[in-house]
Amino acid sequence: MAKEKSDNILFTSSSTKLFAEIIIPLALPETYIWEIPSQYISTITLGMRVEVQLRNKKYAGIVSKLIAQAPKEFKPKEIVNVLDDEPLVYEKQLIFWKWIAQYYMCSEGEVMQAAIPANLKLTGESILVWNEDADVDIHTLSDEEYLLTEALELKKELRISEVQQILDANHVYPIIKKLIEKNICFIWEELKEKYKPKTEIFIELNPKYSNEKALEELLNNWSKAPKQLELLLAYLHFSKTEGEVIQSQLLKKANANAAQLKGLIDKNILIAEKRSVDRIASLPKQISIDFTLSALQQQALENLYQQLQINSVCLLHGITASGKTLLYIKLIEQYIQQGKQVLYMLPEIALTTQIIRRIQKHFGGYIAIYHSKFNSNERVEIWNKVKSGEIKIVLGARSSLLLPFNDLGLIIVDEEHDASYKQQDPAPRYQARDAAIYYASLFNNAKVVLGSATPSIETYYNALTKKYGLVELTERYANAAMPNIQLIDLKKVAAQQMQHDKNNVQPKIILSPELLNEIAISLKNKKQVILFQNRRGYSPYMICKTCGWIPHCNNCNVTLTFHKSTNKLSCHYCGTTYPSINTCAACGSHHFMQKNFGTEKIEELIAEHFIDAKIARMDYDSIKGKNAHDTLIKLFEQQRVDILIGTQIVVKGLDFEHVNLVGIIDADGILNFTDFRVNERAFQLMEQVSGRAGRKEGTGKVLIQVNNIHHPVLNFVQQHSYQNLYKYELEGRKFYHYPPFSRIIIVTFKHKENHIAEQAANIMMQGLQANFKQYIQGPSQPIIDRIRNLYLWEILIKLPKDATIIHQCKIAILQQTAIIHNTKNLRGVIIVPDVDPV
DNA sequence: AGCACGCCGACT
DNA sequence: GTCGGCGTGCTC
Repeated sequence: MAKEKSDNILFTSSSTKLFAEIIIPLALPETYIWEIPSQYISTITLGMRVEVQLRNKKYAGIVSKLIAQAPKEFKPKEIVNVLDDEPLVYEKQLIFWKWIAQYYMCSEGEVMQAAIPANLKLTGESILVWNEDADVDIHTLSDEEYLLTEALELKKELRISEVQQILDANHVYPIIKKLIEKNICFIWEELKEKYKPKTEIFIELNPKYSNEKALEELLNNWSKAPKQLELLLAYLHFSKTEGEVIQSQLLKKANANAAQLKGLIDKNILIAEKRSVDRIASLPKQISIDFTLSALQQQALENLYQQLQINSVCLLHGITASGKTLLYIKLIEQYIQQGKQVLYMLPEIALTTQIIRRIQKHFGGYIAIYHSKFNSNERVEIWNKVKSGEIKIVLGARSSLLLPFNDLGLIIVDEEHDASYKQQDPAPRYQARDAAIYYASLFNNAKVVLGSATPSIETYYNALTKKYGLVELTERYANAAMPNIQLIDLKKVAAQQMQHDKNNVQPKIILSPELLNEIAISLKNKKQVILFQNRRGYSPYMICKTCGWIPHCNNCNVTLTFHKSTNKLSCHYCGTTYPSINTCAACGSHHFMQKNFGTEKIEELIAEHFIDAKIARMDYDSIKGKNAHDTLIKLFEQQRVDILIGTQIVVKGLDFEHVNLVGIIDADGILNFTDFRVNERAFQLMEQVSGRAGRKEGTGKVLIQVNNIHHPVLNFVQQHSYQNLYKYELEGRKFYHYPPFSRIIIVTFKHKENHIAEQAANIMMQGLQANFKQYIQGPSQPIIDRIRNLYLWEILIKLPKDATIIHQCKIAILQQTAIIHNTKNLRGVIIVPDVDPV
C-alpha cells in the first residue's frame, strides 16, 4: 500500500497543482477532470472515492488517473471532498473497467455502476433510508453525525439535497458515508427484491468429543436414553458421509424425534446452530478434501496442471457426470494453499444450494457466495472481505467477476457455454467468460479454467488451435453409461392416429403413446421423470377460429401467451399482463383456439394421464418466490415429486439420483430458430437435458419427440458426439463467416417512431460504408420489431479477426453515434452497440 | 445520462 | 398573460 501511494504522488510541493480524471457513474462519453485541492494532494490515490460537482449535481466518483498538467481548454473545478482513506478498488480493477468500456463499447461510468454495490456509490439522487433495526450508540457519533441521525429517525427518508440543508454543504458525503458504515441508514434501491438468505439449523458435535478417546468414553459409559444413543450414532455416521448435518434431514434419516435431539443438545453433546446456507461467516476456515479421484480423473487433473504450466487458459471438456466438480475442488485446494484467491463462476440459475453446500463442505469459511440477489449491505460486506483478502474463494454468478480481487490465482468458468455469462440489457454488455481471461492476465500468473460438457464452438476452436490448453474427460464416473436416446417421429405417430380414427384431420400430437408408456414404466419402478418443454405458459398464442385474429401486446409486436393458472394473457417481452380475452377484437366471435403448448399445458395433460403421480412444474413462473427454486429441487431430490416438467431451468447442472427417463416434448421448437447458434444451442440443450438421466445407477433413457426427424443435430445427440457436431457446425460457421471466423457487432436503433429509427440506422450504415462496406448487413428490422413501444432497427457487422480493423470500426461506430445524436430529430434515437452478441 | 434554457402552442 | 411541451447545448 505504501508503495502504491508514493508511486501515485507526482508532486508534493504545495505550489504545484494536481488534477485527476474521475469516473462518474453515468453514461458520459468521456471522463472529466477535476482539480485536487492542495490539502488532499499528499493523501489521494487511484481508486479512492471523491465527492465532485458536475453541473449542479454532486456525485461520488472514483479517481482513475492523476494528471500533473493543467488542461488548457477549460478550468477544472475543485474536488469537494475525499471520501476514502484507502482505495475502494485496486489499480487492476481500474484497468479492467477501462478494458470493458473500450471492448464492449460503453462508458467507464457504466462499468462502475455495474461493479460497485449501491451503498458505495452516491449521487445527488440517492435517498437515505433510516435503518429501523439500527442499534445506535449516540456517544460514538460526532455532532454532525448526530444531527443527521436525528433527522433520519424523525423523517425515515432523506434526499441528499435535504441532507445538504441540515449539514454544512461541504461536509455531506463524508458524514453519510460514516452513517452507512455504522449501519444507521442505507441507500434506497428501487425495485430490488429483498433477498432473504435461507437459514437452516445445522447440528454439530461438541468439539470436546472431537478426539477419538473422549468420544469412545462417552459412548462406552452410556446409560439410559437408548434412543438418544441411537440418534447420536446416526449423527456420527451422517456427519462422516455428508460433512454438514442439517437438523431436519438428520431427524428424518435417523427416524428420531425432536425431543431426543433436544436431549442430546441439553447434555451439551451436540450443538444446534441456525445459520444461513449461503452466508457462511461462522464456518471454520478449513479445507477438508475427503474423496479420491478415479484413475482417469487423476490423470485428467495432472494433465490440467501440465496444460496450465504452458497456457494461461485451459478448457476442461468433460461429458455430463464425469466429475468436473471434483477436479475443480482439487484445483481450488492447490491455489488456496498457495494463499491465492479463487473465483468460481457459475450461471446464476445453477447457483443452487446443491452446489453451494457441496463446495462449502470442502472449504468452509473460506468461501463467499455472490450474486445480484443479495442486498447491498451483504454485497458491501463481501466486497470488503474480498478486497482485504480475507475471503479466498468466491462462488458467484457473472457479476462476481467485478469484485476487487487483489491476489487472484485462478478463475473457473463452469458451464462456459452458457449464454447467461453475457450481460444483455443495461450496459456493460460484457461476456464474463471472455472478460475473465483478460482479467486474469492482470494478475501475476493467474489461470483460467473453462469447463463444460458441451463447449461453445468458439472455445473448442480456440482449444484445438492451441490458443487454450485442452483436457478431456470422456467417461462418466462409477462407469455409469450414457443414456440411450430414442427419437419419436411425431409425423408417423400422427399418421397412425389418423388411420386409427378414420377421420382425415391430422391430429396434433403433444404426448406420444411411446412417451406415455415409458413414463408409466418409470413410475411403476419408482423412478423419476423429467419432461422438458422450452416454452412456459399454457399456450403461446390464441387464435380466433372465425377470422384468424391473434391477440398481440400493445407495446411489443409479439403474440400474447395464455397462462391458464392465472387466466391471463402475458407478454414475455415486456412482462405486461392482460385479462383473458373472450371476444375477438376483429370479428366479435367468441370461439378461440389455443395454438402450441407450454409447460403449463403439459402439466395439465400429464396430470390427466397419471392421476396418482406427484407432478411439479419448474419454470420462470413457478420459481418466482425467494426460495421456490431450492424448495422444488429439494422436493424432487427427496423423491416427493415423480414427474418434473420444466423449461431450460431444469438442465442447469442439477444432480438427481433417481431420474431414469427424460422426455423432450418438442424438439422442433428448439431446432427451428433463426440464429447462427441454433445448432450449437440445440445440441447443448438436448445433451444437457439427457445428462440428467441415469447419473448414478443404471442406464437412463431419453425420448425426443420431433417432426423433422432428419435434422443432423439429432443424429449427433443420439451418438453423444460433440466432436461430430463441432465438425459439422464449424464448416457452416466458416462458410457463412460467423464466429469463430469473425467478430460480430450488432448496433440496434430504438425510437418510438419507426421511420426515425430507420433513418438513424441508415446514417450509421452510410457512415460505415467508406471503410467497412463488405462487413455490413442491414439495416433491417428484427423479427420482433417493436418492444416496449420502441421500434427496432439493426445493423449487423461481421468483422475479420483483426484487432486494428475491429478497433477502427468501433471508433467509427462511436463517431457516427455522435453525428446522429447531433442531428435534428434524431437525438432521441437510442443507439445500442452490442459486441459479441448472443 | 440529466438538466436548464428557450422557443412555441394552449389554456385560466 | 403564463403554463408546460420538448428540441438543443453542455457538463471538467
